[in-house]
Amino acid sequence: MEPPRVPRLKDVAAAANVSVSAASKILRGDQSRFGEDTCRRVAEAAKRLGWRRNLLVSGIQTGRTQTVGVMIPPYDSFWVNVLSGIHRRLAEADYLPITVWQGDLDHMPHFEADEQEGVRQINRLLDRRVDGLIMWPSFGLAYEDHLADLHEKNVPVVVIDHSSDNPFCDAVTTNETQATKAVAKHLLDLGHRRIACISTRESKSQTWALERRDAFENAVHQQPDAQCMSWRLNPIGSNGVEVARELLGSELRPSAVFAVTDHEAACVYEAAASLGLSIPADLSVVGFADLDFAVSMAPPLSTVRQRPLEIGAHAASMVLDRLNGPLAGEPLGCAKIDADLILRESTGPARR
Amino acid sequence: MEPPRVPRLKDVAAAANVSVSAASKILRGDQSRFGEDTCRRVAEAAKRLGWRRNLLVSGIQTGRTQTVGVMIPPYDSFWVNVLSGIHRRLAEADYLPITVWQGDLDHMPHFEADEQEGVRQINRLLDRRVDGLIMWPSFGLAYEDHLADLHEKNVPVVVIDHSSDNPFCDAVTTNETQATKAVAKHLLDLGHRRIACISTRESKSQTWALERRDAFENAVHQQPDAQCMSWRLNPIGSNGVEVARELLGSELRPSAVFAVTDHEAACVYEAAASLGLSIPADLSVVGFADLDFAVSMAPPLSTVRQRPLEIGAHAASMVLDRLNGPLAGEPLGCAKIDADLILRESTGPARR
DNA sequence: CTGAAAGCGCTTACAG
DNA sequence: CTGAAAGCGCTTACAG
Repeated sequence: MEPPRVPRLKDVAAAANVSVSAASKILRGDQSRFGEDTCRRVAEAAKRLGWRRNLLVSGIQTGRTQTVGVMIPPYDSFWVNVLSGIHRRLAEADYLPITVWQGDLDHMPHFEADEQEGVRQINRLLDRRVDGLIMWPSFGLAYEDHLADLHEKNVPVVVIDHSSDNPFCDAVTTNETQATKAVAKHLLDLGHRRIACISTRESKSQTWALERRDAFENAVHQQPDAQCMSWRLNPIGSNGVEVARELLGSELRPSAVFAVTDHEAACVYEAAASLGLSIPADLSVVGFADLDFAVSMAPPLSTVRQRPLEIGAHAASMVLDRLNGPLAGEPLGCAKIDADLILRESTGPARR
Repeated sequence: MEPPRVPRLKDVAAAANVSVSAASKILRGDQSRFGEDTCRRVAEAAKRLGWRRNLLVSGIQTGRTQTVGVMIPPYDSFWVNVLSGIHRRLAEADYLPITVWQGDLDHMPHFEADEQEGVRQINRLLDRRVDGLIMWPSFGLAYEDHLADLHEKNVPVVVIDHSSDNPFCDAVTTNETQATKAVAKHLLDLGHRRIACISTRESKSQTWALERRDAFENAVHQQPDAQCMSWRLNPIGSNGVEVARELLGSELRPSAVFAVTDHEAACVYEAAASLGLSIPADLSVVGFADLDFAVSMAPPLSTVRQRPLEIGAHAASMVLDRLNGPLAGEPLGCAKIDADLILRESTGPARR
């Protein structure tokens, strides 16, 4: 008795009575050049023998492994959903992600990438000949030099949530402008004219904070009689409550506050409580991110919910499109994915 | 000007003035058969040229890709940490996980595997010649037939958190017996003699519930004058509060309850509150899992914390050890990872 | 201690 | 419309 040998292409070819090269071409979908009957015979033989292409071999031939490296930690539910979106979109195209990251859950918030280890990760991926790469923001920055290499090697890279001026990768981010405009419109429609924005962490690796504040200010100023004052926390965002107290205690107390993150919104809640201000009667508050706790705040926080599944799927699509599709050879770009304003109970009409 | 061609092994060999086969052997670590000087020259040349082995090619030669398929969704922080443990251990050995899953975060709790899609996933993994496979419990069950195939193909499979009697895979689970004994000992030491266990979901794919209850009962019964009564919720565990109320309202009200999960412990809290019983004065409660909310319950819940990082790392080690190491050819087994009893404020001495 | 040759399982010019 | 041959970049017997 023979051992149950994995069938080879030549077995399929023999069974279908064609040459190996004919079988190869037909099974890759190049049916046009062969007789209909031949194609049927080959397809049938492959199926009957249970033949599966050895992707390692076709990978070294074609330069494509149908595999994408993903450097994104499953840091919180947002990122897990981004990963999920990537995974799903790739699977549809019969691609698979190879996901790598550093550290563990407890050490991710800082995610100061250990550059040594990061380069090792990239190399591990490249050694397996991934067709493309998707990374999260701080990586895109840390490995800027390597991105140039990859670009030269024709390995497309997409960075998520970081609008980079890096000329070597595509990007996909939340459409901060659209989302933030919706917030501004909502507050203006409620009659608010003295509005504040609390921002934080406007660092090089986290461009969203700056973008949100900027777009929000612009949107508010579209309304001639509206004012927008912006307050920035310290770089690590640890003095949120103090800043909020100062802001709310000032003579020019705003009637509405937009926080670039739900975390800062929570600080505003705390400051408001300590000053005896009630939300939304005295003060409307809008956050951003719709973090787990937002819905159970008192009152439930109005906030902006991003679309991580869509972001991930779009990133995957960009890689695929660069590889074979419509994006091949096109200039690099940055896709913006809309977000949704979730109205809960932290916003109300401005007092006359 | 030449394009920046990726260096081949023959380039390294030429630079070091040896044959390709010599370079190959030396770079794989088979230094013994060559002169010290030769080895140094080759290593140096490889480094200087920036040569990296093409893992696709060596994969088809050696049958090893240094890649492990992982079918585990990042469902919650426990599983994310399991993934993290797997990832880290594999990376140490210069292996990489290819992680695949079905559905998205919102649909994972049910995770009724779509078997069609699951088989497609396994095939995608196998097409890329993963050296082994790690899966989560329900998959191990759903693909029992395929596991036999894989076993025959010498692809080691490790299933996590499911003590299977399946003869085709290794397993690693929490050491339910050790953990549960610690709970029993703690309650007995506090003087409790009338003790209850609330369990749920003792299904085929979730063997832990049954194991916990069983081991707990045994441990309590080691104490001659102690009694243990067990209550089971309905299969989907939705009647926890009712069952707990019944249990606590009965004449034989226990002074301590062990819940096989923090979720059931929360039900006990609710039932106790509604009956005017105070925890821990009237009733001690211990949970299992140390879910996010356990620490912020009132009073903070004493519970068992598993070691997901260690579980993941051990699973990865088992695969690696089967592949080359001490486990090669050994009979299949099930590793048990200890868990830790976290004492908080929900347990106190039994009333006299 | 070292190298020439065959081979892994496919794909791709190229020739008919 | 189809096939024989060369080649992808390594590893591995095998021969010296």
